[in-house]
Amino acid sequence: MKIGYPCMNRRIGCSSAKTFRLSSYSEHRLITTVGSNLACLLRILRFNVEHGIRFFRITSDLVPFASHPACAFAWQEHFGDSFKEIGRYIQHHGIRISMHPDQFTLVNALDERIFCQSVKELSYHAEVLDLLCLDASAKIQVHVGGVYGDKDASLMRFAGRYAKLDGLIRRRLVVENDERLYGLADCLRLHDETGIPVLFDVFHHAIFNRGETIPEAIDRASRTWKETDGLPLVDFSLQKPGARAGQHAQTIDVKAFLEFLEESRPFDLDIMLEIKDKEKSVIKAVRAAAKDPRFVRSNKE
DNA sequence: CAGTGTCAAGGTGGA
DNA sequence: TCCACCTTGACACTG
Repeated sequence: MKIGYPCMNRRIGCSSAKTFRLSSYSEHRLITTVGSNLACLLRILRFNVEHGIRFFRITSDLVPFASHPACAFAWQEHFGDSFKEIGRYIQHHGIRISMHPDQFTLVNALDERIFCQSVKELSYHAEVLDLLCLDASAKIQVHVGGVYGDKDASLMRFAGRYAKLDGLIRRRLVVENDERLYGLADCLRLHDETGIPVLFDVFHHAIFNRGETIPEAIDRASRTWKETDGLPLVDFSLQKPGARAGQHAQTIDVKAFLEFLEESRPFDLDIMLEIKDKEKSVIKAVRAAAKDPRFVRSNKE
């Protein structure tokens, strides 16, 4: 089991998600920004290793406008050595990596142009992971997408499109249950149609479900992952107390997290904590799991 | 220089 | 048909 956090570290004072306005795009600006983002990414990974954290989601903003027509620069070659160096560090320390394109990436879009743009965005994500020389366990997670007035047809459109995606994308793509439109049952159906692994989001499931218990849900989602996909990935977060349903908590409730670990046994998972204070909560969670006698064994790795 | 409106991109759902 | 919301940091303009 590895416990990780997404994209940003609050402690070390740099960001690997620096960007700029499209209106101020220039090759020089791109080179400066990407160089600084990559340097920061390596710093974050080093921080993580020093704190026993071996799971991290790389931000989609690593290369701003990578899939936009404005970006004609061959950043892949220009920064090839930096990517290799970071990739070696990741492999040497056994770090699990994931990425999560944002809401504009819609495999099941009705509009063919939006689908094409989404493929470009997915290619960019796959390229980053390929340049890092990571195996197929480095995943790209997306939601099923829109309903477009016909949920069934839209789910099947995802299935049809998925089958035709470039293998470099398909080997990394996993689908995550959302909190409103496509729940765990829908994702499992998509898996039956396509073989795509299902990333289980515990928090979304708490908001939107068909009554499946956590152990049932973990069991079903885990079975959709093959050996080459690595350990099943899970997103974990908690409701911010007193806030509107769906808001992520500021910091982790360690007791609730340990309860989840207990419920998820005997499955071994890599768990992404989507909690606002990021690495701080992960450090707490890692520590708590390490000293809880119930999890000492599974946490040894 | 601090405060704040806005940013490449889409979809949903309420008014 | 229009607009707030999703979720979020950070850019870049305003006073």
